[in-house]
Amino acid sequence: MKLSTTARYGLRAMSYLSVKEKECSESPIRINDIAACQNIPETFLEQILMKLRRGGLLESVRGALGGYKLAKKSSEITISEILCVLNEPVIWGECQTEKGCENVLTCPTFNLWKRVKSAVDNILTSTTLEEISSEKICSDSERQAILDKALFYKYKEE
Amino acid sequence: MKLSTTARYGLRAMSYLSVKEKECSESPIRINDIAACQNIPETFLEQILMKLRRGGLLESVRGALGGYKLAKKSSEITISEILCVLNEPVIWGECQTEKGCENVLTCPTFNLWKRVKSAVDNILTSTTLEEISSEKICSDSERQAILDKALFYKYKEE
DNA sequence: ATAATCTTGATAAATTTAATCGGGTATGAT
DNA sequence: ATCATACCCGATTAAATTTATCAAGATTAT
Repeated sequence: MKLSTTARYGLRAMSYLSVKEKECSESPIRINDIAACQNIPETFLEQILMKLRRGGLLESVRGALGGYKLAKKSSEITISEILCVLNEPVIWGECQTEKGCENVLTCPTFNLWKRVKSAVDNILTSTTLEEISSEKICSDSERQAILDKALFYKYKEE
Repeated sequence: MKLSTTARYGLRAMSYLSVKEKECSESPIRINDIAACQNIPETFLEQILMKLRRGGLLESVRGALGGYKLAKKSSEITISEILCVLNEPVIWGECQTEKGCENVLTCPTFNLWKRVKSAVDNILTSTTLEEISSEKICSDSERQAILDKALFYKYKEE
């Protein structure tokens, strides 16, 4: 019940593009720029951006000076769309799969998973890339605590 | 973003126990009964029931005539507890992990994942095993469609 | 031309999840 | 007592998925 690395990388790449486009330029942004700034393995990012392009969320420009740009305005791209293109649909039970489920007629979790799915989907379809990438981030104490935990954890490992 | 097989098996086993206990007996229920009725590999189910026992949700009786029973009344066991014991917490971002996240101070998805998590947790902590296992199941058209899909898919594979 | 950059498929490595196995230990029935 | 039944538990294997890399090809600005 955790988002895959692909999904997390993809979302970060998308929000990076969104921020970049807003603050400076019309010109496409190179993969290695995204990879460097977001600390994502470049060749892995390639595959992810490919998916996003095929899914119609990105456009690419080949050749020298090429790169990627959002295919639509960031206010018209929902988080749900992004996860969907990256093959990360919200699925809690077999019944929500494209393969269906043989036990569905007597399954006690059917309605429960339905409610969960709809609660999550409501949030994801109503939030746009624009909204999250323009979020004003001030490091509140909650965030700070999480950072501390990460640093402590890292320290322990060394 | 899908529930693991362990979680699904575990939930099915728990609701089976809940139903069984209500409809008939005080005596513990054998693993191979659960495994057969729920179509779960027996040795795998063993491990799952072990987790549930260690997590305080099941009690076991060893020896001949032994088996498992719920450790509490089904109305006092929440879905959230079950998933939690089975190590299936709701986690959408690195920041919700025990390891924390180094990027949290600038992460655009922080608030989004927080909202998602809380929406899901609200549902899972407020739903009990009793509620879902006493659900009156009448095969509505929605369920029927899912079953049809499953059968069709199965047919295609053969 | 040529250097920069995306495209694509194949594949390898790592991790996680699912499943199996074998030898234990406890208990009721005979 | 002894035997069959059933849980206990650690080790191991198998399968699936995720993550990452590689290499050769196509496209374009200069």
